[in-house]
Amino acid sequence: MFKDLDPLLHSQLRLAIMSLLIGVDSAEFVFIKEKTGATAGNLSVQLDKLSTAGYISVIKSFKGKKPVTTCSITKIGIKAFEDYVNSLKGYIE
Amino acid sequence: MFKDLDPLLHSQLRLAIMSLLIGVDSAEFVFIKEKTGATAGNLSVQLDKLSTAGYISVIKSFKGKKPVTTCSITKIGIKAFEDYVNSLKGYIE
DNA sequence: CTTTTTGGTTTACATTATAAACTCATTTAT
DNA sequence: ATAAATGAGTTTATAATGTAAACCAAAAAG
Repeated sequence: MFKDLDPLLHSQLRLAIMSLLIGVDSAEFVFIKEKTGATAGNLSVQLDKLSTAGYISVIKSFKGKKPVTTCSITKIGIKAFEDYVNSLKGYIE
Repeated sequence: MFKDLDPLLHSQLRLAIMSLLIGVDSAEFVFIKEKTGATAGNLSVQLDKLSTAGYISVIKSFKGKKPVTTCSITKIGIKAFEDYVNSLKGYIE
């Protein structure tokens, strides 16, 4: 009846991040920050957790002379997100 | 885009409790405990939070000589649950 | 009796989330 | 040239949460 909800995804900010990333090829730190309304610190921490779990990949590079952090969802991340959504449906339907 | 998720409902156990209660007239502590698989202590705490928020009403009585805690969702609780589900859809669709 | 079970509550600890403070490099202003 | 401000993050300290272990009272069982 009530399947466990992946605690990594059951967090407002991390869920928003994943939700954003699942719809695009990749997204930059600043873009995610704006869309989610998160503070940079919080975003940094949460991206790190998703990255450590292998749900997203994070690539640091430079755009001209400015550092850019680019994130994209991984296959594992897509699977986890889908599983989470399916589990969630058991609670809200 | 990403509406805030009521933190009171964005918790696996409390969400399960509300999900259960929204489908029935009322439910007893022991029943909720079994359906959710929660420990008694955790359940007690979470019921208290939902009750304090006015999302559920909790009535303590006796069945013969045994204490019974009966819970039911309130109008406020139904509204909160519906709002939560609608907000959530912004994340998972 | 005294031991166990039932139906919980309290409390203490572990985890999590979040914001504030900090880096470090690059512009912009003086 | 030097100082102040900005951009892009990271680290760290604290507040908030979640959860389980310990506890309590009454009733049932041995």
